[in-house]
Amino acid sequence: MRIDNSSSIDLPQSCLAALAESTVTLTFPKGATVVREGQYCNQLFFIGQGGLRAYYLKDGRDITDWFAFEGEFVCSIRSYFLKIPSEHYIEAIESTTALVLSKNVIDGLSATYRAFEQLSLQIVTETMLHLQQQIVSLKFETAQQKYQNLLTVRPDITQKVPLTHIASYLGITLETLSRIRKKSRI
Amino acid sequence: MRIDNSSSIDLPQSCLAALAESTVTLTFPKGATVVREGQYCNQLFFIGQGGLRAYYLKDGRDITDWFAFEGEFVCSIRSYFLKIPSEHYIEAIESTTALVLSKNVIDGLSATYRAFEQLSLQIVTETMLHLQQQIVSLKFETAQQKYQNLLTVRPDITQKVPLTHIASYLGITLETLSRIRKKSRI
DNA sequence: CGCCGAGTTGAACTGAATCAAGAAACGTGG
DNA sequence: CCACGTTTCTTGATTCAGTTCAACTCGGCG
Repeated sequence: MRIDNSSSIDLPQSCLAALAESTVTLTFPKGATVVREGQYCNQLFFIGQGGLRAYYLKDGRDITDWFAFEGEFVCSIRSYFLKIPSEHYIEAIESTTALVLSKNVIDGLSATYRAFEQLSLQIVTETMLHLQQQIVSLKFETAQQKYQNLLTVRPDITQKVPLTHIASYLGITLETLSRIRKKSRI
Repeated sequence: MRIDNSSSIDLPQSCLAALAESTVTLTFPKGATVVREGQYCNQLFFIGQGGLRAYYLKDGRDITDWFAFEGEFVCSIRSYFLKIPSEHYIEAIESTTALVLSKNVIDGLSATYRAFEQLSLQIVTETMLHLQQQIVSLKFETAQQKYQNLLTVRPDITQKVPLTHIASYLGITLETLSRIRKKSRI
């Protein structure tokens, strides 16, 4: 889940105040586990500084589902919305400070403030569109194209995250990614 | 885009009335093109009877992106939300009657009726979760598993739609799908 | 220095794509 | 109701992108 700076909805002062009041800022050291599999993830993390990674274990392998950096949200998406135990882990890629917004608070603010609910809708809509694009990519692009797309969207990703995670995010193996990078280096 | 019968939000009478008033029901014969590439798709189609298929042309090949049947929505998702020309065609799989809801009307009702906006949010959220599952499927499942998943979700799909469209929806070739079906027939 | 995690490289293997041809089903008009 | 063309589906042979498994390199760090 992700929020673009295109978000054009202004929240009223009182809403911002209420938000600030019911919000906690937490700092996680690099490598910390923020959410564990099996937990109910009933909060959103809005990242102020650093980065978080959502992943899950598939047959013992670590599969990255989502990266989030400054100004973006993460949560365990199905756990949050369906109120089921999380299949995901979320960990800090680097030392990270994040605003923690619990679902209760969000639902409360949505009920009180029209604008807040509209903002929610916008964020969910953007996420939906993002996922839709990812599907097109997965369906038709070669490993090479997938990697290059990622680079255009997040040029700095290779500095921040080890290749294994990038590979699993793209749905390819580490070895394939390594070969791709070799080719484009020439 | 899809609406589950789990949708638990009640719309007030007045909202339903307003909705009914600004809504048109159209009937499309089998094979009719409902939306054409390049058009602005600024409406939602809610299917009463029959089925619609969203597809696009990728290097001249017909690629199915979405099926929708009774009680479900379709639109050209990026065109609708981003107000850009549609990359998709939408066609009637069978003779189909559908409610046509224009974006204007929807936005108007959302502004007036809280419940309507909540319903929108719910639908978008469900669609987002659905897409997320599709991504997991595309990333890790074999052609065989993808097909079997589809069958559990839409057991009747093979009666309604030719295999080519099912194949492109799953991101596999017609030939592969045929072979899969042969194996499971034994 | 030597270990360890991260990345690279190579070789063999495999699931699915592609290309090509034929069989079934289906509809339409005579 | 049958003949014919079209569309849909099946089958086979070949090729290819990407996986798997295994060994090797490199850079840090106790």
